[in-house]
Amino acid sequence: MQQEIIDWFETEGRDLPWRQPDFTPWGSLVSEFMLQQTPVARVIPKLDEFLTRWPTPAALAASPSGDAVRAWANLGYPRRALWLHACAVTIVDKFNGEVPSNVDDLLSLPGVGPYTARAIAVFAFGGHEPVVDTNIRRVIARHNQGNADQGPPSTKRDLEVMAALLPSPELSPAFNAGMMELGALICTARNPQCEICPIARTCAWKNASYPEHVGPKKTVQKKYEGSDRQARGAVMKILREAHRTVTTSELDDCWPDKAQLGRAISGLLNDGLIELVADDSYQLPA
DNA sequence: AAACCGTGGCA
DNA sequence: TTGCCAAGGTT
Repeated sequence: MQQEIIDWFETEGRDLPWRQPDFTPWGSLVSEFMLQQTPVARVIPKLDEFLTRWPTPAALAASPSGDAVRAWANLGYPRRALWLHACAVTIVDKFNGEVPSNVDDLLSLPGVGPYTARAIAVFAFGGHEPVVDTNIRRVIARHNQGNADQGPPSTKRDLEVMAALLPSPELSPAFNAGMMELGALICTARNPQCEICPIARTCAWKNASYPEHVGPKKTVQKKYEGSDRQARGAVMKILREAHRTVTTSELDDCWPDKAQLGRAISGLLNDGLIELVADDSYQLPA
């Protein structure tokens, strides 16, 4: 399986920005943050803008965190922008301005979890680690376990399974990236393209005639329309686009349910995504 | 462990 | 229209 994945990736893998030979580890870190739950197509233009403005950790660390949040625009989950800014500060203060290359140092950074730490170690530094994302978990569930879907994640078990599949160290980046790419392009959640899959011959799910999913299922996302998350999003949109302080009464217009709006504002204050500047006005963090 | 955290595209 | 999904992380 390993060599088939690697060969397929060499010929069919996309020329994504973070796969260019001159892409920096900082670029990789920024791209991985943006790619956490945001589709590739929406990340690409924002990544370019972000790296043009802040080409190094030191550059971002020298700007207010609110500028990072504003530049994040509508990518979603704006706490990622705050964490990325905090990463830049830590990298300058504790790692001499250079993105660290080993998993433990990477895991010490805010917003860097099991996936992102290993993705940086492997893709930016050529490390030999198991990278586990939703694509890889789906490929393994189908091809190796004969199941239709990956089910809920279990970090420890997932990492062990992927570690057992790794080829020799020098092939590790291509294999990890190839597995992700296969899940993104061929072994997709809906309508997988088994006819052109490089590992269809050995796929346990296909060879069992595509049985229904067995075992626990992924937990379903709560409805977004009318949710607290949407209310937070409405507040953040006002603050991002204002480029100045905004009063409580101005925020009143952005959401009909005042109790929910109150929860959104206090939650955002608690997260550090907005700041109180007077007793009734707010701004993005300085 | 399960809920929470944005936003937009697609079937 | 509604639900599912998207290179996750934190609590």
